[in-house]
Amino acid sequence: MDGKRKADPEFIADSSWELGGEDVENLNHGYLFGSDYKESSILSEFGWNIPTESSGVCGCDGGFVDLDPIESGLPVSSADGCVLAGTTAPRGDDTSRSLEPMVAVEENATFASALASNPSMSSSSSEDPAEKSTASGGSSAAAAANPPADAASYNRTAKVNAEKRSCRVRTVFAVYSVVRSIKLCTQVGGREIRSKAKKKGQKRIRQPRFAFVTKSEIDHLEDGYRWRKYGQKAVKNSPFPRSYYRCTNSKCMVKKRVERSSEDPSVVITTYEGQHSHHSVGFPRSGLVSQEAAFASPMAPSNSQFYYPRLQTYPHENSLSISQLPPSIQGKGGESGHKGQEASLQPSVGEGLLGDIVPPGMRNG
DNA sequence: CGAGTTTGACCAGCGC
DNA sequence: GCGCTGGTCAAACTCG
Repeated sequence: MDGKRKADPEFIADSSWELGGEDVENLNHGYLFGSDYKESSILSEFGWNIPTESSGVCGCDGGFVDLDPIESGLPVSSADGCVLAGTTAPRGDDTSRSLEPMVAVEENATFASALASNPSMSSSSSEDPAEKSTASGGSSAAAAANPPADAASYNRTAKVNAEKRSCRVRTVFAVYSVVRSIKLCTQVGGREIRSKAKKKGQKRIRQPRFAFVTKSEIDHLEDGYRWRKYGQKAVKNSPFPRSYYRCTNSKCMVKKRVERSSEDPSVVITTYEGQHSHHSVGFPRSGLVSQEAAFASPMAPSNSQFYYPRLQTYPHENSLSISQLPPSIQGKGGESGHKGQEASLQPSVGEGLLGDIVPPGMRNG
């Protein structure tokens, strides 16, 4: 949910994540996967295997744009406690720019609280909700994203944009969110559960979540699956609504939320929940690392592969030296940034964006 | 006519 | 208990 939620003792207890003050501080700076952090081991616990010296994180070219949640205005805590921090790559070859790995931590209220404690994010606002606020979102981003005169027109515009410019998604980077609810996944499944969960006295069941921060003009990114929108809500302190989608496959209960960052409207936050139980409707992928096993079965993490999405680089004023990156990230990621960058940055037409970032196991194969 | 979207209502969880 | 917020439902609506 929001940052006000208490830390989840169960999560903390069950998790191997170190939630000490130092780590929280790191996260506050958008730097969870630091050189001292055992990112590989952490992610591997959930079936994500990060090579330490191959292609580098995300195969990024030339560094990252700082999408620190505090600085960029990314929500540090979504409604369900999914904490986001971001990293993208600055345009060009400037490897001196910042690189702050994006982080998505589900259900980690400790992090959420830590981040939410930042005045810039926790300050209350009297702004009207999205439906009522017309152009308050304003600024350059507003122009880029066609901020809603009303939610309906905004959504229609977004849809058209998505169809026309599916290949123009700019920056994608993913971090797997770790969830306590992974445990719950073994207990439930199917929409019957969802409806039952609504019954009085029963807690809402959550599926594993996978959050993406995407710098894109498109709201609803094409990912090879078909989605049906089932709700839209105004987001507090944000002029942009949050949309709720459900996989159209009746046997699949994957959901996703799409919302645009209020302070950086060029950034879209997509949160997937659950795992597809079927195959996608298309988008043969090139360059995809086979990883079905890795993500299709989070309860049985495999040693296999972690697909690093390619990042398009963008300039950003908040920069850190790439030398601050974990060695595994500095490696070929920055190296490749000087070679053939443009080519790697252009998604192939017809390839779903999320095909690059969503582990195949998440996709409806 | 079926599939998908919109939107107001409802419910649950949380903080005060 | 109350108010706030996120998440979901479901009827009405739109679109192809």
